This record gives sequence, C-alpha cells and structure tokens, in this order.
Amino acid sequence: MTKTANKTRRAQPREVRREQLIQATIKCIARHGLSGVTMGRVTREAGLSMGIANLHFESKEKLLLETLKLVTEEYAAGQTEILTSGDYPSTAARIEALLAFDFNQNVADKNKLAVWFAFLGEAKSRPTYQRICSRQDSLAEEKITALFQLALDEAGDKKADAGLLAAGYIALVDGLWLNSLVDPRRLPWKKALRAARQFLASALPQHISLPPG
Amino acid sequence: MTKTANKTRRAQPREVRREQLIQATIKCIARHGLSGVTMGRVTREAGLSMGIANLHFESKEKLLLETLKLVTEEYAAGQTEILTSGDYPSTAARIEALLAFDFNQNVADKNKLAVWFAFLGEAKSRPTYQRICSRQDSLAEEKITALFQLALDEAGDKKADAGLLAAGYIALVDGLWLNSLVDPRRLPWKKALRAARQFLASALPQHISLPPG
DNA sequence: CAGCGCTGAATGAACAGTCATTCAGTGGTT
DNA sequence: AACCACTGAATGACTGTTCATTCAGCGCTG
Repeated sequence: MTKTANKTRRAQPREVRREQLIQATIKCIARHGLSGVTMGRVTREAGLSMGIANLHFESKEKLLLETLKLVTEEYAAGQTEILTSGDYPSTAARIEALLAFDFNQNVADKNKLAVWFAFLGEAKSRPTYQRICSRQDSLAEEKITALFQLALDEAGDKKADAGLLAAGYIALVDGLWLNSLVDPRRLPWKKALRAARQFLASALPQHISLPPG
Repeated sequence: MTKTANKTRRAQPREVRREQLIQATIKCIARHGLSGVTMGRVTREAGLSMGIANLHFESKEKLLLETLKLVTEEYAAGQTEILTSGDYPSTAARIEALLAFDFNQNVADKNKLAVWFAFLGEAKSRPTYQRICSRQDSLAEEKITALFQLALDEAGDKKADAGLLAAGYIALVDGLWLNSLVDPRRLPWKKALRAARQFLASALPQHISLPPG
C-alpha cells in the first residue's frame, strides 16, 4: 500500500527493453570506452535495474555483440541501398550519394563511430568481433569496386585500378572518421569531407569536381 | 639446469627492465587486446615475477601509457627524420621515402599497430591517450602539408589543396593499416601499399608514377 | 655480510552473474 | 464493476571470481 509512485515499474515487451539496453550500451562505450563498460553503468544509463541486462541478453559479452551487430548492420544497410538502388541517373550521382552518405552526421554519428572503433581496436584478438566487422565489408568492397570500375570505363581511364581505388576509398573514409573522432579540432568534419572529395576528384576528375555542389 | 632453470634471474638496471616490460606489454596487447592485458600476463611474458611491473612503473595505467608513448615516439622519430633531413635529391624522392617508410614492415610492425589502434579505440573517452596520440600528429601534418605544397607548386597545380591532401594521406595510411590489420586476407600488405601509391600518383602525377619502382 | 633487485603469496576492490522476492498488469468470477 | 488469483517482468542484495597492488623476505653480488 505504500506509494512507489515516482518510479512506476512497468513491464515492456522484450524488444523494447533490448533496444533500450543497446542504446544505453552505445552511450556507455562512447563515454567510458569499451573497457569502462560495466553492467551497472549500462543499466543505470537505461534507468533500469542491475539484473535486467542478464535477463534479456544472457551475458555481458552477448550484449556487446548485439550492440556491435546493430551498429554494423545499420551502416551496411544504408550503404547497400545506395550501391544497389536503380534510382541514380548517372555513375557520378551514385558516387556523390555514397560520399554524402559516408559523411552524413546521422549515419556517421559520433557515438556509433566510437562503438565501431572501440570494437575494431580489440578485433585483432577477438575473432568474433573480427567476423562481425568483416562480414559485410567484403561485400561492400566488391560493389564499390564495380562502381569505380564503371566510372573508370566511362572516363576511358585504363591506368587506374578500380580495386585499389575502392580499397583506398574505404580506408580513407575509415581513417578520416578515426582522425576526426580522436581530435575534432585538428580534423573537423567538414575538412574530412573535403579531403574525401578531393581524393575522388583527383582519381575520377570527369565524375567528381572539386568545389562541392 | 639450476633450480630456477637456465634463465638465471639477475639484477638488471632499471632501464633494461622497463624496456623488457614494455616489449612484453606490446605482445600482450597484440595477443589479447587492451582489455585482456593483466599484470600477470605481462610479467609472465617477460619471464619475471608478478610484482616487478609495479616496482618499475607505479601502476598498470602508467605501464600502458609508457608503452603507448614508446610506440608513438618511435614512429614520429622516423617520420620526422624523413621530413626534415636534407638528404633527398628531390621532392619526389622525399615523398617516395615517406611512402616506403609507412609501409616498411619494421616500422609498421603488426604488434605495434595493434597497440596503436587498441589505444585509439579508447582514446575518445581517455584524454590522456588522446593527448599522446595527437601530440606529434599535429606537427607531422604541418610538415607533410608543406611537402605536398612544394610538390603541387613544382607541378604548377593550383587546384588541389595541400592541407586536404596531407589530411587525406594521413587518414589513408591509418585506414589501410587498420583494414590490413583486421582482415589481412581482404587487404594484404602489398595491396595496401599499392592503394596508397595510386592515391599519390593520381594527386601528384608528375612526382609519383603508378608502377612501383 | 650488507644492500639491492626481485619474488610471489596475500589482500582487498571491483565486477559479472544469480536468484529469492516484489508487484504491475491480466483475466476470470460473481 | 469490484474483487481475487495468478503470471512473469523487474529488482537489487549477494556470491564467487578476477585482478591490481602490496610487502615481508630471499638470494645475488660486490
């Protein structure tokens, strides 16, 4: 009969709780680093009790894996959309869309990038992380290679190698994200985008031009 | 074999022990990830007793910081040598040297890269790591910008921006290292080098040519 | 044999995971 | 509509474990 008023405890469907906990995990990783994530911090961030994370995910490890998976798949889905959609009028437009996507603040959200790089830092020694990170990357690389090959063909460029260009673009985006994340003052977001654009402009001058727009 | 085996434990000067422990730490980070590093593992790897790491470094945190510092400074020293030495006959030769340096297996040793990225993954939430990683990077970026500016001037290129080119090159190298480390099968070392060369060849065609050599 | 570099068992703090208990919500009964 | 019985989601004190750090003593070495 006592009023437990201020904290109404309400049952929620499994999926709602899981989502809540994953979002809290993303914030915790961004704020404290992967090694600073504890079950206590995650559940406090979510405004729930200690035990609940183990109720909905079996263990801390599984919660972390689900978090990585969510971030990875979200990115891959958006990228695949651009690379396979039939809606682009030209190769140039598709490449522009890819660039805009990679430097869209909603996609490349600071917290999610922090999650991504936190896991990559540990990936070398954790095959499970490695697998999740690599899985869709291979597929993406193939598609980007095909896209750049098309552009090179259209331009009549017989010297440049599309595979190297794709590997370079992917690595460049990773590197720009990373540098921008670690020290945003040295590499502001806008400068990162312009650096990527200049890369594409010098490799594919007939498709991408220097001044944005 | 004596009682404590053929590895006779002998008193060593402070610097020798510190170096030994840092090398062991590098191996442990590469093998187990930053979160998998324990004092027990480090000292076992070094063939010494548990307490010794706290004797020569005050704490685990300080041992890790010294390790990061060593790796960072080693790289910065080599790079600075190339960027400031008077020994290069041409701008092109200096750029070639920079490229060769960045993809020299001894410099970009797998274990040291693993250390570098392990710390970067945590850097966003640890100002101390961030400072160490960024410190010399700013200086390097300035020097690389100057080098590329010189090359652009020599080529009469008035469109490309040397600052963006430098930021791009630095990010590209980071990204290629990272991708190659996480999944060497998808991005073998040689392919990474060729991707970097193609980047420079397309931005500075008069200085760097496509076929290696 | 004195002093110093080193050892490793001991200590306590932090943490993941468990589980007995609580209670909001639901459906059945009158 | 009011009451009650029941369910299982949610809680948080508790447990066992892992790990950094300490320190009393050991054995080289000069």
